[in-house]
Amino acid sequence: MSKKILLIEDETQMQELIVNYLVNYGYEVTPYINPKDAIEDFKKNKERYDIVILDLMLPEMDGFDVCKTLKQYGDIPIIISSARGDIGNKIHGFEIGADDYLAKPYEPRELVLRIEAVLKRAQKSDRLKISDFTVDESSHEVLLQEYPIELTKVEFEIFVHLLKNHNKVVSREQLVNATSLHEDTKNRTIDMHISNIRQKIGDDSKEAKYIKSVWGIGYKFIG
Amino acid sequence: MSKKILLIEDETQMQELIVNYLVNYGYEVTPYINPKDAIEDFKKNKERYDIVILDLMLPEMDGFDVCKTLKQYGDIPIIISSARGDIGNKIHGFEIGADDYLAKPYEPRELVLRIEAVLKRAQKSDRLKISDFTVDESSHEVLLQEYPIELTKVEFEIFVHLLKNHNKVVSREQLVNATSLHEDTKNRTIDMHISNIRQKIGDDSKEAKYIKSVWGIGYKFIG
DNA sequence: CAGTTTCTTGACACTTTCTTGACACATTGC
DNA sequence: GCAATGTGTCAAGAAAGTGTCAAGAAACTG
Repeated sequence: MSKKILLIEDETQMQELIVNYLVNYGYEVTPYINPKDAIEDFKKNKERYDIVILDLMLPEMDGFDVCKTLKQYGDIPIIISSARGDIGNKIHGFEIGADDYLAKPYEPRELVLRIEAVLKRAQKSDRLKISDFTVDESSHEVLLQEYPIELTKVEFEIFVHLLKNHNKVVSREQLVNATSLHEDTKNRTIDMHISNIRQKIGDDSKEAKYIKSVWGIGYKFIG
Repeated sequence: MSKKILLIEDETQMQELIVNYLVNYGYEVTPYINPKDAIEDFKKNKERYDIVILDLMLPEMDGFDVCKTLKQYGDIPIIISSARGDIGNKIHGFEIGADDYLAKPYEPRELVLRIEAVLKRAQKSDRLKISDFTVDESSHEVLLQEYPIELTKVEFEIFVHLLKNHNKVVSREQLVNATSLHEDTKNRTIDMHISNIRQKIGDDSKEAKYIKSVWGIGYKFIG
């Protein structure tokens, strides 16, 4: 899914250049010359945009005010660009909530770089979404649809490993290695954990929706 | 009060240049050639430093690992510098928690700029508000709603670390590293501190509102 | 240096989780 | 169908993790 960029830049030539370059990189760009129009659009379509690129030298409105206003209407990452060497601006830019600052003239490539970096930073946490499940390893949470599932440590580890290898068969031995289980854990132990996980996620060993037993080999998460 | 910089740079010539320049700007700079020494120093003197400037091309240790390690031991801003045009590195740098990235060769003035910007950004979050709590690190105060909570030094450090990582599970080991606790502190000690913190903030281990125990892993601030 | 506060740990009770044997049942190959 | 082998799950005990008391060590204060 391509990222959507709101570009506010008044020099038409520059604008065209940037749009072309970014589109080339697979971004969707909506350019504005007039900041007021841009803000209007953003107010209506907050959800649509992933990031704003804002030139400071604008007609009608001070670039800093634009930045503040945007931040006020929605929690969106903003990259500010302006004439080189403008130290005060740069610092002020960060102060008012910009996420990065780019001095003109810059390499278009540099811009792409910054965009990616900022988006990375803005990204909440790395969540793994597979089938009906959402797993957040850092918070150690599992959601089935919207409902939280309480898994123990080992159950969690097993489940995540299956999820990460969905549609592949995982042997019991692999599971032992991939988790904090003792090296010489018996197979029955794994089976038991699987059984417990199945119960917690409402799966049925006979007709598995999620964790399928593969006879003589191991288990497979299907989804 | 001048800001203290931990500089990790292996080219002695470059190092000298940077040190001179920064000292000229009123910074206090402690330079290291070897990252391991730098990390050792940082572990001991977390409080002393305001920012780290880290060159990626280092002997003995991968620059990224250095960055990660430092971030683990303390919440310090890091500016990474490395050879120009290394796009992958740049992105990766941000991913692992660097606060800014500077491509060599750069103008020393540019470095000063970045340092100031990063410090500004870092400073902003001096008063942190999460859930029902307001924490001011500089004055060492914690408020629950409006009511002040008296925490000891270690309690405060643990609590802040949990808060900064709210909704993430933090291991006891991580807590030991992130605080001024001795490296070989026993787990029971952490548990005891948690127990005391819970009592002070009126939390219940059985049904935690704030600090939840995650069995076999650690603690998690929920909010 | 005495008094106070804070930190650290062992100890014990208690809880939760993990592990395994046992047995029923399923699947495979002959 | 029958033996051999694999899987599901119960139930009980083993193992590991956690909460907190209490006492002593260590650090701070005046």
